[in-house]
Amino acid sequence: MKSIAELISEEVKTAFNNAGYDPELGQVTVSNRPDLCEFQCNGAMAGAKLYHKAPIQIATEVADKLKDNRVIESALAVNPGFLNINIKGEWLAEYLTAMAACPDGRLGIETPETQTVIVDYGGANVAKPLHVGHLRSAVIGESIKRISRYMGHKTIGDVHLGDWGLQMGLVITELKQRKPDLPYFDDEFCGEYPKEAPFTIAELEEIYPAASAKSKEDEEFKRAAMEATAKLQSGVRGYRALWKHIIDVSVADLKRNYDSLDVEFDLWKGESDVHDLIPGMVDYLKAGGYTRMSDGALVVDVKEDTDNKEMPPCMILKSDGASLYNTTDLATIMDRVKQYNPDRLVYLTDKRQNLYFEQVFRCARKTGLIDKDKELIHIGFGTVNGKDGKPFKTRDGGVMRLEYLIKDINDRMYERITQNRDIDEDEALKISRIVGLAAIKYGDLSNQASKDYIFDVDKFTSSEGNTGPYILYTIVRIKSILDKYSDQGGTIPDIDSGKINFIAPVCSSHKNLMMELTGFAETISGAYTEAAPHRICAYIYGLANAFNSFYHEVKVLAEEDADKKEGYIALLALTKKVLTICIDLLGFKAPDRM
RNA sequence: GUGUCUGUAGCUCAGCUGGAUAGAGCAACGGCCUUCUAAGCCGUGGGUCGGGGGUUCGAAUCCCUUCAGGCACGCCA
Repeated sequence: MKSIAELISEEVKTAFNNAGYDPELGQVTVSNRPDLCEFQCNGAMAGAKLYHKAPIQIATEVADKLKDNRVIESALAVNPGFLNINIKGEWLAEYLTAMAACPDGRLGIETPETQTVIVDYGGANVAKPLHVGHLRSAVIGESIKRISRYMGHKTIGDVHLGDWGLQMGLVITELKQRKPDLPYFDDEFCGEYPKEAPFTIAELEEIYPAASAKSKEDEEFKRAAMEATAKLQSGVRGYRALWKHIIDVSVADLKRNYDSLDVEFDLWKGESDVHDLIPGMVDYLKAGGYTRMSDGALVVDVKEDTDNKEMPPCMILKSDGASLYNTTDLATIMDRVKQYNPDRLVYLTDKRQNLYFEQVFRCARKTGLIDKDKELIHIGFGTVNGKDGKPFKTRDGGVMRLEYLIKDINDRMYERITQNRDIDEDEALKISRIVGLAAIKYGDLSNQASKDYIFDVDKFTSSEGNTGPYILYTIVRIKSILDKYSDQGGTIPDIDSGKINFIAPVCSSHKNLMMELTGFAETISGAYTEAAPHRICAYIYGLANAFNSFYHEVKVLAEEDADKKEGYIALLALTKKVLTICIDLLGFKAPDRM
């Protein structure tokens, strides 16, 4: 359905037309001065030059045409030429009624033509524990996936593991030094390899950093690791078997971690999955005449005439003929086009890879690996910083593991919950996990993705201000009223049935809450097109504020007028529904009590 | 060096395609619990939107320039 601003614009455009002006001047926006009016139209000022008239005169004439309007309560021309508009309460109630009656709980969201969207979470590395840096791709990616899905698009989330690079060779080489007797290293061995991995996740997590450090000091070791990587990629049987163990052990651990974040993937693909496609793709690029040799490496030029900046070519093969990150990413695009024919491909990585992705995207388009009308989006996110403004570290300066970060938040949440209150231990723990997750995700998502942000445990777990707990608290309050109403024999209207009626506002906080609710559809579709979950945070913060003001001004359950009471309950039901959908799109849920 | 992002109140951040006295929250100060969860609500103080030009009736927003900081710039991912 049309947005409320669009509907009001229609009225105002008609008025402009009736007054003899270009109707397009009648575009209305939500007022940026809520103290003066609800909606504003600045068209008179834009039209002043066109018609050689004082803007205030135009505005006055238009205002005159808006008298006795079925939508607009008042339209006031104000200097220098603003048109200040307030809308009728009855009409607002009708709008909400229509919004709630939308089929399938769409609440006014137009279902666009269904597209296929792939969200690439940007590759956690196998054999390395998740750390703070992985938080952002997981949290933002999950939200973007959910928003896309809610919009009605076929959406596929791919974890896209880093499972094929040098880190695998490093781990294998280190293992070989530690346990040389394993059959995987015996070239003569031709029996069945053991089903059990010869290491635990704890060992694996210790092995990688050790190997990584060693490779930086020990040239010999590094060479061995590169050789092991090459052997793995060329398919040496024992190495592949060992690699499989590393993947299995790691993936089990990654799943556990992602589960605790309520992040799910449809595909657990990785760089290794396209390995076999690379030779064919390289042939294709060569045959198409896209490539050239440069310092022994195979590259594709991606500079465009309109560039006024340096744009290095996209490298396809290293001078030793080996593939690299670019190669697997391009092959993955080719593979995805073939398998899913996506309309939109979203990548989440650190923003430091901006230039890299620009090269890859240009290369993919130029070489026809993907059609030019498909959307390729790179969401480069900023770093998670500590209170000192520097990248988040543990107290001793090490990399902060994601698990520990989550634990810190949950512990702090538990403290807050059990403070000044008697509460069952189990319930406190359960609530602290639910609210803690909201605190983390909201803390992240409420910032623009591309910006760095400060991870502040105290701020995030606080229920004051623009935080996850504040939003949840608001929902819990609504639930509590609805539960009581239900206990008192009231029937809570089912929004999805479409049979729900709203009443005209009785006070300003009532009207304000209604107005906030009308912004739902626009917020969600805006968040989708811009791939910007923070817009949803900003929206629900405003909505929660509006509700809490209403809550204090209007005592719902004490209302004696039955019609009013029913209208209030309907409003609460809708508010709860909107908030619940929104937090689901952000990737968390509300407890029943807190 | 080239490119790119950022610079808004003491702190953390909003500000959509330029619009009316630049908004929140935290922190500070002051109110509000015999009524639906005070994890809340209401109010006060606090800003030459990094600086300087320009375009415009109108600029935090667009253009130029300058300062400061971050990041990236072919064989890592």
